[in-house]
Amino acid sequence: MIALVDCNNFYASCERAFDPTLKDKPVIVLSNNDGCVIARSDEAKALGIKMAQPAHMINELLKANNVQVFSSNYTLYGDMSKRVHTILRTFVERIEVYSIDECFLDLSNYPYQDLTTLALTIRNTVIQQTGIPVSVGIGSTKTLAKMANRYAKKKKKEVGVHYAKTKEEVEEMLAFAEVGDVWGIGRQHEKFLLQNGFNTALDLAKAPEEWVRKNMTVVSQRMLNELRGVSCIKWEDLPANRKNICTSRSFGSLVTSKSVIKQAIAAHTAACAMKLRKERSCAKRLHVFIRTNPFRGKDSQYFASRDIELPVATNSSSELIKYAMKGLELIFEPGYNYQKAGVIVLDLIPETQIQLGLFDKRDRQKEKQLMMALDKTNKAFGKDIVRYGVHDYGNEWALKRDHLSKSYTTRLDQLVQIKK
DNA sequence: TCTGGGGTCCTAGGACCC
DNA sequence: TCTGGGGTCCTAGGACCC
Repeated sequence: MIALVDCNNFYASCERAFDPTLKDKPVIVLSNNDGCVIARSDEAKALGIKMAQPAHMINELLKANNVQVFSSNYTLYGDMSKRVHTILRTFVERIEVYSIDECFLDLSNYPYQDLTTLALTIRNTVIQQTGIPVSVGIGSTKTLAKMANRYAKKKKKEVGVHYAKTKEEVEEMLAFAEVGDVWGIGRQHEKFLLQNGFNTALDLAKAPEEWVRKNMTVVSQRMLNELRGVSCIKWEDLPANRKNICTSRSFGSLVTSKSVIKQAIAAHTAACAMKLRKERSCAKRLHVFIRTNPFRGKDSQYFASRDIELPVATNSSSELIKYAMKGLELIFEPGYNYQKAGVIVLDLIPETQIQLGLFDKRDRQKEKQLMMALDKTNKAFGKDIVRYGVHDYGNEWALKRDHLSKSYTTRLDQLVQIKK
């Protein structure tokens, strides 16, 4: 058996964990630039606030209902997530961290009868030690564990856990879910399935496998088997090495100046390079892109990108920035209101497998030492105080984060004070 | 005024080879 | 008049996830 532990309204719950006055109040967390809603407490959901809704479209609603608004604070959420994992590891030997707020637990060493008790204990422990409420769903496959988790959240809210043991219980659970609620069914497939008369997850589970394979994809076929209790999605014990790394941001306000975009691209490239070094990987290819704001119908639109092959795989900030600047030169067009810029590093290989070019003149050993010193310094200060070739680092393109909470768990100067 | 960011996997079709 | 067949590799784009 497999359990899926999912933190309820994770980002909103993190904010709430450090401010008891937020209890029972509507709380939302916004995406970068305070753009869209990306987490909602139950109270906020009850007000009809939708996921991914642009914040500027609901200003009135927020004000009228005294909704507590937060800018996203990923340092805090990342740290809270680790704390939850640590607790989960005390219960089972094998967990798979699926996302920042979800973990699969391997329950094969536990007796079937006790699983509900185990789930309840896990739930109580996590909330007691972190303040984060979680839901636990148990099933014979990952997909069924997902479905059970959804059921626990929607139908057994007070209990918070669900284990569909018998065939009848599984069918009841699947009949309770819309076909679009199934893990792996997105907008397109949902539409297609509804058109063909499959309304619930149970309808889908009874669909002919051949038909699914023919009209959808092998991914859907796997999902179908998972719904029927046949495991098809393998266990990922260790996080796989990433295949590409992307750093991109919308600007706080529209940008026209090339030099400002240069700064942004340089900073994004440096961020990618740092992520590479952290994983001990090097990139053989780099991709730079810039674009205007597609929502501004009045503006002329421009989307451009460039792929650059690197002569030698690298994770050096300065080298990557050099190529990123070249790429930007090739795509930048004056006269547009730019909204976003980004960098992707691709074709990643382990640091140990670099093939030096025949005419390579760089002193890579020296450069490596420099990068190590840079990472160490920035880590010690908790922010990027040493930066690469990015001058005039103003706030012209800085993120908007008007409602940022403190780094309660990662900065000594921002600890919660119990008593003054 | 104001609409996120970071990933994976699969597939179809083109290029290329013998 | 008749114009092969089979295979691999790569890439862009779609669909999906959180």
